[in-house]
Amino acid sequence: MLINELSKKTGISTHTIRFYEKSGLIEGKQNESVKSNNYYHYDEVTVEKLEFISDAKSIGFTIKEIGQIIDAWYNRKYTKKQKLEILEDKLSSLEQKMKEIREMKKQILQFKEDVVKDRC
Amino acid sequence: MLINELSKKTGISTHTIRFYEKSGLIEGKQNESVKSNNYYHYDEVTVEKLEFISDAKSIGFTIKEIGQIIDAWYNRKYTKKQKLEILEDKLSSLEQKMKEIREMKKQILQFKEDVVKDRC
DNA sequence: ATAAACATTAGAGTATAGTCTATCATTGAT
DNA sequence: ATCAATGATAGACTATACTCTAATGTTTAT
Repeated sequence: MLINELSKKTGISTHTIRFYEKSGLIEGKQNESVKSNNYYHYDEVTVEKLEFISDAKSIGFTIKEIGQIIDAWYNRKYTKKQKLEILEDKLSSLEQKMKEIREMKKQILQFKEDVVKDRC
Repeated sequence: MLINELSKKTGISTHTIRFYEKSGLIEGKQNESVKSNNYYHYDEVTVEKLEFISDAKSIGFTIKEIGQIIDAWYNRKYTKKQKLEILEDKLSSLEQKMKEIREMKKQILQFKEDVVKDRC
């Protein structure tokens, strides 16, 4: 599929898709046999990747971190061991985030109590 | 205390503290009786606020959101009802974040399995 | 044939959240 | 008295992650 269809499928603008492509998160292929244009074609894996990118961004992973995860998943540039290390690392950062959120929840509940009891 | 002490206590640079002050998150007071300088003085509540800001930032709240929470906690500019609404709203966004993180965890565990079983 | 829709590339502009520099005044230690 | 440390303010600079514009070429529907 071309970029417009990809954009419609994922809800991500063509601008942003190109930005992600420049950032190395996704990759389209040009059809060598077609000489009249230089259009990029994208496959279903790219759709999956973009969906993953949206999810990962919303929980606060940076483009760089998302790139690492995608490479650990789809790419051949790491050994099995390296891939598992990267994924383990991301899992523990998720654990960390969860811990922080639980603590923040406690703190905001405390704020609520303070407000209810007119302590502030 | 003056800004340097505040910075040392919180581990936040004076630059960043001033940035937070400009952003409306904290507020120092100048001593009216002293005419030779215009130094700002900060209290323990400001220390608490800055610690809260650090925590809140690390879980992904923006300056704007942090400002709302701080106002709902310390400030007189909202009614009790409004304060509770704001805090409830932040609690539910924490729930949302938790949910997203749990899903991401599942997904990364799946990636790990794919790597272990040579499915990618 | 031609106009609308779509594609590419380069580069400018925006928002957020700092971070740093420069300038100048005040304070504290010697 | 003076010099290092600290304080205030204004404004420039940086990084991240987009977002938009302009110029130009291609494809598709009529």
